[in-house]
Parts: sequence; structure tokens; C-alpha cells
Amino acid sequence: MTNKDVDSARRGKPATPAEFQVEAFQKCREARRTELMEDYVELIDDLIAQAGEARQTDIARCLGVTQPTVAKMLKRLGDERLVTQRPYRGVFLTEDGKRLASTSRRRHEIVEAFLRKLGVGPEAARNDAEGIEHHVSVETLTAFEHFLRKNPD
Amino acid sequence: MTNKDVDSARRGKPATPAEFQVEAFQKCREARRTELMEDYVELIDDLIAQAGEARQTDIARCLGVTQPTVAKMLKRLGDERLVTQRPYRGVFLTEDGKRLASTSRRRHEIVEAFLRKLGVGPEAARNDAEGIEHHVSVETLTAFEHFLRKNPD
DNA sequence: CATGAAACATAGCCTTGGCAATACATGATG
DNA sequence: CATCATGTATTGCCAAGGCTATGTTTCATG
Ligand SMILES: [Mn+2]
Ligand SMILES: [Mn+2]
Ligand SMILES: [Mn+2]
Ligand SMILES: [Mn+2]
Repeated sequence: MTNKDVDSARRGKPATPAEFQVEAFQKCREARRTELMEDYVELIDDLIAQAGEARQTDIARCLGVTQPTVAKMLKRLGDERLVTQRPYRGVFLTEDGKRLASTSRRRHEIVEAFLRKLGVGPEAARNDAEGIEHHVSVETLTAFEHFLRKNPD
Repeated sequence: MTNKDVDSARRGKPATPAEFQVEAFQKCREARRTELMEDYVELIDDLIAQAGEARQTDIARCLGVTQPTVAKMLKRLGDERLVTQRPYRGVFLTEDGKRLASTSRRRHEIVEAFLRKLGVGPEAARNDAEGIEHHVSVETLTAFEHFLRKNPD
């Protein structure tokens, strides 16, 4: 549905308060489209840093999914020019992939540190941050950082 | 993949730090499965409260999706015994639906109020809360509430 | 250097959540 | 009361993201 369609659909009806949410729901759907890609590049970057390489089976084990699921996703990430693969040699990040991994991890770390600072336990903070990170705008991230600076250890 | 499979796949390999994330990713996928249902029942509840009824077209307009998309989702929500429909009369929540709407809205409101209190602007807070709410555990929600009480207006 | 285990690839299936197009039902209104 | 705008239902399409089952390739190692 285009914005024009939305507008014309709205003609004649007063904007109900609930209607203000449209943009929020749209941003949410956009986040859903990209969050898996972010998790993948971040994880691949972690694995390369920790183990020297990122294999499909390692990625699958970390994510808790099967290897064919990973294989299909890696194809998508390859289409998006975020990763390259050398069979039996591992998965590698392109420059774009490294950039996305870096910004994603930074955001992820801030979110998790923020939750910890707020008093959330390590397991819940880890679990919640994994989902929350993808829905945090720059403005909110800045607020989190500000809170962290204002409450040093 | 069963947990047993995961375990046996891990045999012989030292648990890398990245592996601790498995549970977080699993919880994330679970949240993705239910977040749309939560948004629907909450929105239906809002519309009934504000306009006296919740029509497919209203729901579609608020969500920014098309009417067939809403129709299909309502069928799912009906299967899950969360809503009932009377054609040309609107959508109604079952008792289960009302319960889910109520807990979802409470959580949603706390998340949004928390972001506002943290200094996030109204638009960003509204947009981010729409996504974040589905990934907030009870523990984190409690921490948010605690922060709100500790920082009254 | 043969061979078997592990890694990888591929095919086929499923559900979810989108879309457009179209058909049908209802109710407001002239 | 006939008509038509609106609301609803249905169909067919698509992409994403899961799965199992099965084939193929590599590589360690006996
Ligand atoms: Mn992450
Ligand atoms: Mn994540
Ligand atoms: Mn909500
Ligand atoms: Mn939401």
C-alpha cells in the first residue's frame, strides 16, 4: 500500500489516536527484515576474532539452527555483498559486512551494558539485548550512552 | 534441531564464548513468532475503546497494511481463540484476547514511558517502544518500572 | 593412498506475513 | 426500493526463514 493510498483511505475519517502508530509499525517491519542479517555479520565477525574462522556449522551451532538454514542465509548475505565464502575455508566479511558488523556490535554492546547498569541480571540482559538492539534508534542509543556515562561503575 | 543434536554436535569442541548466545537467539525467534499477535490484540482493544468497534479496514489503516493481510491474520487469531468476528459488525476479543491485550499494553506503556523518562523524544520513543516491547523480559520490565518510580516527574 | 567423518550443497516441504486482483455482501441514500 | 460505495472474503502470488533428507566434497588419518 502506498502512502497515497493510505491518505485516500483516510479521507473522510477523523484520524483516531491509534492511527499515529502507522509509522512505528512500518519501522518495526523494516527492522524485522534486517535484524537477522545484523546478527549474522556480528556473529561471523565474533567467530573470526575468536576462532580465526567462521564455518557454517559453527554459525549454526551458535544460532541454534541447522546448517541448511545457515547455508541459505549466507547465500542471501552474499547477494547483498556482505559476505564471501570459500568452501571448506570459511565465511568472510566484505568491507560492507565489516562495517555493518562493527556498528551492530557497538549498538548491541551499548544496549546490553545499559541493561546491566540498570540492574538487570546478566542472563536476562544478554537475552533481551539480542532482540532489543534491532529496535533502538540512534536517539535512544544516545540516551543509553548518556545514562552509562552519567552512572559510572 | 533438538537439544540433544546440539549437544552431540558440540561434543569434542570447546564451547566458544559466542556459543552462549544460543538461548538468546532462540528467545528472539520465539518473540518474533508472537509479536504480531500482541500488536493486533492491543490495537483491536484500543480501537474498540476509542471508536466502539474494530473493523478490518481500520486495523489495516492503523498498521499500514492491506485488508487481506488483516483478514488472514484475524483467521490465525481466531484459530488461537484470541478474537471472534461478526462480519460487517467488527472484530471482538475473547477473554484470552483481552488478557493478552491487557498485559501487552501494560508492558508497552511502561517501555514507552521509560524511554520518555530517559530523555528520548516522543516520536522516537513511540517508534522504538513498538519494537522493543516484544523483547523485554519480566526482569527488565521490573527494572524499567523501578527506574520510573525512582525518577518521578 | 583409501576411506570415513565432517563440512558443505541442494532439493523439497512448511509457516508466516506481505501483496494485488477480484468477487460478494451490506447498508446508506437518493 | 434500487443503486452504489464500502466492508469483507477469497484466490493466487511472493519472499523470508525454518525444517528433513540426501548427495557431494574435503581432509585427516590409519
Ligand atoms: Mn547482536
Ligand atoms: Mn540480535
Ligand atoms: Mn504494542
Ligand atoms: Mn509492538
